[in-house]
Amino acid sequence: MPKIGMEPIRRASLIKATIAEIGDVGSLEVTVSRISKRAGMSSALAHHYFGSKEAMFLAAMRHVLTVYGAEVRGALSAADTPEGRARAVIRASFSAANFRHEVIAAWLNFYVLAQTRPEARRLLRVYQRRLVSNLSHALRPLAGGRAPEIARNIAAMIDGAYLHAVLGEESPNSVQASAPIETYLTLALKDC
Amino acid sequence: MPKIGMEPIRRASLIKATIAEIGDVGSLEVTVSRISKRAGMSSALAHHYFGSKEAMFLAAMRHVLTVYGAEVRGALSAADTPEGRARAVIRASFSAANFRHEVIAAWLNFYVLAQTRPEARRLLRVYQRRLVSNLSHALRPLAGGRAPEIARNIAAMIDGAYLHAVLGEESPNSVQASAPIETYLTLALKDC
DNA sequence: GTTTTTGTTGATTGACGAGTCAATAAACGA
DNA sequence: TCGTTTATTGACTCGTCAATCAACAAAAAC
Repeated sequence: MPKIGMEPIRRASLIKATIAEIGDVGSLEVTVSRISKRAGMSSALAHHYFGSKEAMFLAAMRHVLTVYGAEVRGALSAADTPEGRARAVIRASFSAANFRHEVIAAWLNFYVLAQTRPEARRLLRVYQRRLVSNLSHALRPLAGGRAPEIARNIAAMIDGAYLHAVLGEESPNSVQASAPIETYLTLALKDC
Repeated sequence: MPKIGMEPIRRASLIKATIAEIGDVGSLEVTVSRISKRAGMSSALAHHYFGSKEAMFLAAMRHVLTVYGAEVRGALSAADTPEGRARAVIRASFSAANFRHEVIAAWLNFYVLAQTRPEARRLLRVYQRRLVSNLSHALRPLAGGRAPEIARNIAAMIDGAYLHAVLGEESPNSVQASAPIETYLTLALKDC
């Protein structure tokens, strides 16, 4: 039955299943077997394509990061004022694709892994730098030298919001989570 | 050789070792054996006193929370203005006892556990409520109805700062981490 | 002085799970 | 047609580790 050209399909299924499973279990103590079953294949095949459980998880996070990056770019190009660009970055961080239970759980575990695994740490750094840099550039025309600090604060608040969303009983609410951050932005700009 | 009255000593050693070990390993994949060895006893004894690995970790977090609570109360009683009280709460969150590599790692894993374990979730909620409530009360005289929102923002920024500290190469720097939060507080109060 | 409580551990159990391997089979290319 | 590449899995290996147990020792209690 082996159809040809399955690799990309299998990889995508596994990535999706990895995130879903982490959402269910909450930690990286997910088993490759369960992920594979969820993706409709044997665990041996998962190992065949990714080599290891950690590599699979990193691929999943790279995917999350890619989606996020695309959304930021999209929102950024649609905005036409500096302030609009800053708000666009914030909103992208809480978009429907990113601000979901399973994705948030994956992020949290990504942080855990980043403590000890260089590759995870590297990836996370790239994301953080890009976030701060995007915000900083957007804010420079309005806040000048204070742009970097405001950008860092917003980044910290975004991370904090993700952390809090982990615990909410209800499914994460983008508006509720991002509103205070936008309020902060308004306030910070007023001071300039 | 059994000396009497060892229980509290053993428990304390184990709690200390648990945090240290999590700091080293980064995750909850620490083994009871290693923790016990670090604390100078057999793993059987650790189980004897705590019953399970999870119970041991929860005891460790309860300890962290207790220390933190004591520091907040101390700092709070030493402050005499509302603004001083708010700043005291922020500073306590970055005190030498709390803002340490191992303790931060423990916090991060505590969040992971809170996703699925009711007891961890309960504990974490208590901490979050207390933090926001302390800040909110301190700010009420200055910010009135806006106090709760500012309090929540500060709480989010504190969590974000912890998250970022996870990744810093150097040992966590309290001043560097708390300064932007205090700046935010100044800004928010100026607006009232 | 014997019984009970407290402290302590080495050895063992029992389960689970990552990663490997050998085998099977379809598709492809020459 | 035949060798090679790609897809696929069941079975297996090899570790690891939480938790339990049986046993021993010293205090304390009676």
